[in-house]
Order: sequence, then structure tokens, then C-alpha cells
Amino acid sequence: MRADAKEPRSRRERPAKPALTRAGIVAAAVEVMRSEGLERVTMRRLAQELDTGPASLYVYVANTAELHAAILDELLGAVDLSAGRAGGDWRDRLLGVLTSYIEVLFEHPALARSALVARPSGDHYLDLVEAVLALLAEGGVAPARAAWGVDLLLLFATSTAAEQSTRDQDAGAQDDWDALTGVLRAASADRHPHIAALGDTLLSGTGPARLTWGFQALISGLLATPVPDTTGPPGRRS
Amino acid sequence: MRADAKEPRSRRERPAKPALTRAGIVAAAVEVMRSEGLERVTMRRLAQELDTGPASLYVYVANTAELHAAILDELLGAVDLSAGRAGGDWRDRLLGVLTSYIEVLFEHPALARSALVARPSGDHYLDLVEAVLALLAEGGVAPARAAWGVDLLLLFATSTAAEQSTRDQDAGAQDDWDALTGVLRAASADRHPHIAALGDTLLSGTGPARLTWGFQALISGLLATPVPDTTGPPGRRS
DNA sequence: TGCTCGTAACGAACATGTTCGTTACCGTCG
DNA sequence: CGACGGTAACGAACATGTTCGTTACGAGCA
Repeated sequence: MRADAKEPRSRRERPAKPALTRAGIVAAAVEVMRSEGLERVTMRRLAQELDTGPASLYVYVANTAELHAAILDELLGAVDLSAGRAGGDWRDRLLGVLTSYIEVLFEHPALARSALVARPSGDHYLDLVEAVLALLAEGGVAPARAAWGVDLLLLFATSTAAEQSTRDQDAGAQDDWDALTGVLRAASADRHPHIAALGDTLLSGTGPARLTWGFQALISGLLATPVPDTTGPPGRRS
Repeated sequence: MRADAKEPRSRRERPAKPALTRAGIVAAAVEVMRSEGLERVTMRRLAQELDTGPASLYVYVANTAELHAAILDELLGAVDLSAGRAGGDWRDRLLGVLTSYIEVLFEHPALARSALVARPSGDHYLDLVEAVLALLAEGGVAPARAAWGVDLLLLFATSTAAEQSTRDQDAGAQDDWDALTGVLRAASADRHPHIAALGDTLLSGTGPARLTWGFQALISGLLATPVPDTTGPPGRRS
């Protein structure tokens, strides 16, 4: 960004730019994503958008993963939390909220992967956690169990979406899929009898059906499994 | 790698090198990992090790994620599957196998992340799937449900390990953790009453305890949740 | 008014993943 | 015996993430 033919002194001519703040960076990132796709949201592209150099961004954003997590939190504003406040069985409503969450993730699986690395801690994510906790409480789940349960549910949703990363994206997805089915089918009955016996059943079911089943299993499981008596003091998980 | 001072004609002098095959590449990758750490296992470093250029590797390995997945499969040879064949309750034994699996992952969280992207399909991974399926069958879990269940269990294990990626690694882990606790504690009682009420409980429990609880919840859940009648033909999950 | 100094921003650099067009080898055919 | 063609391998290039030392700016002070 030197004094080339283009934009000789753009900083003066466009004082509307947010002047390098974290919120501004994230906003610009979201905008670039909406107009050019997530893969174009690179540090350099973003710096160009903000009329600066890549290095400057690192003052406000630790790395690309954190940036993506911030973008994700922005998108999480679209999660339909009202599903939790409607009528009907609390389990069904919980399923509704989780489904809404995962629908957002499925649109940008790469973001889900970032969310696994740099866990989102934005307002929208907290809203989601709050909604899930409220539903669990309504279902009579003990607080300690709900605390672990919300983690379990959201981790499952996030990682399921993350898993789809390369599968859905572009071409080559079908190749991957074919390769996987091939490997499973080729499993010798000698070494892997159960795999061979199950065959295609391992891969059966459409995405949504498996997803719903998974959520229901998780809910049932956490309802049935008490946490080990005292949940000691908080500390680094290691 | 031109005719510089070093190794003018190394290819002739070291005919022992595996001469560029996928197995050889993966073997070299594992060796580099063991001696210099995973972060040093880069395409360039690997090419140098094999006395070739980075581009040549792409004939046998699609990308870095796939390479890492291949490495992981190699490490999965260390999973203690014999735990599944010992005596005692099948659930306990299943827990033992899963724990052994996750112990391997926890040593190299970055690999777990790759496994989410490029799902491993090596022999050792199939062995693991087979062992889990055998235990589920022993527990009387219906085949269709076991097929989905093994996916659920392994996805949980893998993503839990992947989540630790940046946390454990090096310094900065503590920073992240502090930031997270800070955010949760700062949750206003107005907007997020349940979060505020739970407080530290959300972060309570040591890693192993939470992990064990998660596995048990998953097992209970899949035992309690029937799959939707017919599990149609296999197809792309979308 | 002129100087100093702390901080935000910057430019340049390095290592990485990945791709592209080209080259060198080797068995095959005329 | 010599030309051909296919395939494995290669070198160079490009875009990316990230870091480092340096610069420019503006507030506070002499």
C-alpha cells in the first residue's frame, strides 16, 4: 500500500473507516465474508480493506482462528433462540435451539473448526449457552449436570459441523466420500468382522436424522448420568 | 537441492531411502515427528528428509491434513484394544478402550484436529472401530444403533482432544483459560442469569472426570435412543 | 515554543502450503 | 539401433500467517 496510481492518500479521503479497532476489524471481516466468501477473509485482504498492513491487525486479533471465532459469534446472532421460549415439551424446544445453532454452523463449516480451536466467548454464544441452560433447568436437570451437559451438547453440534468441513465445500467431497465407503466395504471379514457385517449401515442415514438422533441420545444420556459427587474447585483441565 | 557443497549426488549415495512411496513418506513423517516434534513435520522439512522437493509429495498425499491423519493412524497402533477383551462389565471395558484412544490423542491434539477434517481410514483406526463395535454388540446394542453409536463415541473423543489444541500446547494456554473464566464470571445476571448462577460450576471438574462422565452419558444415551425405523440407503450426508 | 517519550501502526521479511508448467527417465515400438 | 510417449519428479512461483525492528504521531512537559 504505497503511493501507487491507486488511492494516493486514501486515509484522508475516507475518514469514515473505523480507524482500527477490534470491533471494526470484525465488522469488516464479516462484510468481506458476505461479499466474497469466507476463504477470502484473509489477514492481507482484511488489511487491504482497512487500508493498513497485516501486522497491524495482530494488535487486536491474536490469530486467524480467533478472528474466525469472532466472525462466528457475529453469525450466531441468527440463531433462533425463540424456539426455546415457545410451548411444548422442553426436550423438543431444546432440539429446536440446537438445530438452529447447527444450521448456522453448517453454512460455514470452516468457522466451526475455528470454534473448536479458539472457543467463542462472544455475546451471542453466551446467549446460546444461556438458552440451553434455561431449557435444561426447566427440564429439572441438576445444575452441576446441566453445566457439563451444555458443554457436551454444544461440543457435539460444533464438531459435527466441523467434520463436514472439507466434505461439503467444493468438488473432491464426493471423492472423499467414495474413498471412505470403499475403505469400509473393503474391510476384510477376517480382521474386521463387525465392520464387514454392518457394511453400509455404518454410513446409513441422512445427515439430519443422524443429527437429531445424536441430540436425543445426548439429552437422554445426560439425564441418566449423575456427575461424580463433588465438582471440586475450578482449575485448568489437563 | 542443487549441486551445492552439500550432498552433491546424495541420491546415489543413499539408495536405502524408500524412493518416494506413500508408506515411505508417512514413515519419514513419523520419524521426524518423534525426533523434532509435530510442528516440524512440514511439507518442506519432509521433502528435505526424503531428498526431494515439496511438490513431489503431493502425488502421494493430498494435503497436510491427510498427512497428519496418516500419522495419527500410525500412532493409533498404541491404543490398548486388549482392554476390550479383558473380563468385567462391557461398559467398563468400552470405557477403557475409549480412554486409551483419547490418551493417544491428548498427546498430540493437533492431530486430533486433522482427524476431524480428513477422517482417518487406516488399519489402526478400523481396528479401533471394530473393537468398539464388538463391545457394543456384546452389550446387546442393535446393529443399526451401534453403527451410529460408534460414530458418536469416537467423534466425542476426537473433538474433545481437538478442543484442547491450543489450550495445552505451550504458554498462552493459561491466558486463554483466564480469559474464558473472566468472560463467564463477567456474565451479567441480567442477560445471562443461569450462567451467572452456575458460575464456576460451568468450568468445574478435572479433565478425566468430565471425560468419563461424557462417555458414560453417551453410552447410556445411545442405549436409550432407538434409531428412526429404517435407515435408508447410504448417501452423501448433506 | 520546542523537546521527549510512549504507543499505535507499519514495512519488510521469513517459513509455510499448494499449484503449475517443465524436465528427465525408462520401457516400448518402429 | 534410434525415436516416441507416458509418468514420476522437479523447480519455481504465488498467496498466506506471523513476527520483528522501526517509524510516525500526539500528549505531556520544559
